[in-house]
Amino acid sequence: MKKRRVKLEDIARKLNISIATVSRALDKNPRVKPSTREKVFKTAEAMGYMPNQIAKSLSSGKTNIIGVIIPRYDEPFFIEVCRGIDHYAREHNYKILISSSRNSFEFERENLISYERGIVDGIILSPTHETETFTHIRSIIGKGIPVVLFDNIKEEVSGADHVLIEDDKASYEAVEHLIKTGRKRIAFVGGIKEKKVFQDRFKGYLDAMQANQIEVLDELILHCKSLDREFEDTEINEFLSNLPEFPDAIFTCTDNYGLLTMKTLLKMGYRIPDDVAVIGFGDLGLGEVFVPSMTCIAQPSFEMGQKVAELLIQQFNEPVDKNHRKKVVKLKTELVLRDST
Amino acid sequence: MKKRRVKLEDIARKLNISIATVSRALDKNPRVKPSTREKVFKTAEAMGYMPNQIAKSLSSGKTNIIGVIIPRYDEPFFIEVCRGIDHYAREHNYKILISSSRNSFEFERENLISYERGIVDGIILSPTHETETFTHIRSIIGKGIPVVLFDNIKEEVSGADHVLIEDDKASYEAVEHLIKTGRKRIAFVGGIKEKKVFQDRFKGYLDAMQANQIEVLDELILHCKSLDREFEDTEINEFLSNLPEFPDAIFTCTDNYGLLTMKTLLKMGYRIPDDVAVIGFGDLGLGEVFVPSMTCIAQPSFEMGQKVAELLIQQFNEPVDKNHRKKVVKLKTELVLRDST
DNA sequence: CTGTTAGCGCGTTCAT
DNA sequence: ATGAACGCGCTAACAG
Repeated sequence: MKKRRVKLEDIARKLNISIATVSRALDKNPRVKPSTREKVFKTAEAMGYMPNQIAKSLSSGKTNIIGVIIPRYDEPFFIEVCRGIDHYAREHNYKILISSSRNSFEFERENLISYERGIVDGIILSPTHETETFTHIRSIIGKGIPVVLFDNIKEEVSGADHVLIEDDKASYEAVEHLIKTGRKRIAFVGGIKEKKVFQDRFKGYLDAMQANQIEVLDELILHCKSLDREFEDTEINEFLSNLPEFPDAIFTCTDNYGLLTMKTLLKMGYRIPDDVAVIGFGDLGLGEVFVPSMTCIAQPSFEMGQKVAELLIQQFNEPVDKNHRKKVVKLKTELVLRDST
Repeated sequence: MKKRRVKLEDIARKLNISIATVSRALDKNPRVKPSTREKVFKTAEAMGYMPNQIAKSLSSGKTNIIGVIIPRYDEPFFIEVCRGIDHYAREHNYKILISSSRNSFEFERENLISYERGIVDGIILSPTHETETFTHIRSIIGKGIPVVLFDNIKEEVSGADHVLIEDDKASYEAVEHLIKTGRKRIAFVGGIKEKKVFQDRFKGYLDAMQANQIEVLDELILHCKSLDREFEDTEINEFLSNLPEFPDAIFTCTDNYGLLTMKTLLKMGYRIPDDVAVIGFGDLGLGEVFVPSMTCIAQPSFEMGQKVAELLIQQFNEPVDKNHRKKVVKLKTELVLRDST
């Protein structure tokens, strides 16, 4: 005894008018007599009418859904970006379908393909570290589906908008701050080398060191290989435990690296910032709570989400022109000084 | 010059067979001759055919999308649940459409209604603290849409599955642990009173105190009112600063309360756990990093997500029977002992 | 094994 | 101002 949904036809029959009129009435089309519109609205309400979004989408070719592909859920940065996307999207009557590529290129491709089946009007994607080739994205764009990329963009994809921060510049600034406050032996803790953002952050570190004529020591550099929280902890622990001579500052490439570093340092008996200064990257809330609070490069994550959504929705309203050069937006970061430096 | 998508008809025409056959062939329907199936697959591939999910959905009445409504994004618990949902859902060929009710009953209702438009096959929802009436949920269920509720369920909704933890029992256990380790003046830091989970956690605290004949002092109790990280900090700060006599333990109702409490204590010069012990609730990763690491009630968030998804997908396969009593699943929590107690 | 036909629910001409 | 009819792309029931 499942109730069949009320549809336009039901309303039409009840009122002895055509489906088309009902449709127009509900659409507030001015060409329908006010009195009938009234009637339609009332009976629709009374009968509990609810438009069928799927049918609408099939007919209109629009789903009002934005597909979002992030490398992983358990990184506050991506969630914050999603929150930004959601905020902007909802204001413009779009919903978001999120999926994680779980740091795997294959998953990224699969997700993209599943979105290609017409369930989303456009796609927002942040490439994984494994993503070396971009043909899967170009293929989607080739089919006329709007795409916006953000963070970790290894290769510019024509036809897609890009939103990012200047990772190298931000790192440069942070390292320079360490140098200016008298630090000389500055260690670097980064992520897997395959990830563009980590390459850039490393570059910023190197540039700042070089610009200030400070020798870069390999022994002070760690590129974490793991993608898992637990192992990050182990890697950092080992790195710090095996240093021949101790650094007086450590620049780290994520908030989590920074916190794990501080934790390990405190456990080893070092004082922060007296013995060692620490800087994190991201500023997603935790750095402020830790004792001592952590100096961070603040990345505008929420804003990035908003911007990304804005660009995508803008594309929806542009004439289809695949040769149109798309935008590259660079957002500003900020060095937030706290107790760890 | 936008390319039209290839559809079944195109393949059919090219092969001089009917649309139905093409459809069946791609469906691997055994009733189609292997040789034609081969041909169909090859030309489909060659022509770059991609099924239209919307059309499929309209025709089949299934979208393979699960709607998820959480009170907010910026709480790791909900994200972890979503991750669990995503994992289970994907294995069963479902995608998830997430939306946040932003701690507002109105938003919750709106989201629910938008899902009612047929874009999702079922709904997973965690009610906000504002949600006092459940008619909006019952209405959805009445229309035959499967619903599963999790966390913070103030009122049992017949026809919906429920997944939760025993908040009171978990709190009881945590407070009892404090008592057994010799703590006597035990403070309580909870969240807004309107939220069922906080009510239950408070109840567990009261029960444990009473069972051990320890007097409950109003001055040692804080129910945070704010829903915003910043203000939580302020509230806890003020609470701790104005205590007439200091507690020797503080039981807090979220990880974040626990961390903020520890931060404030350390800043005030107290030693943890020597002067004061602290316990958090959730165990979503941060407690392990803090120095000292935080003892927590571990809530199985990821598992909760998986369970919730499992129940929903199970409902999809059940015969429609609105009077069928639905399941209530209670997941186990665990007290994880660390350095803060 | 394959083709024909009739929906799925709504938007949208094209008439009237 | 309103109605009839077709299309969106695919599935499924019924024939043969």
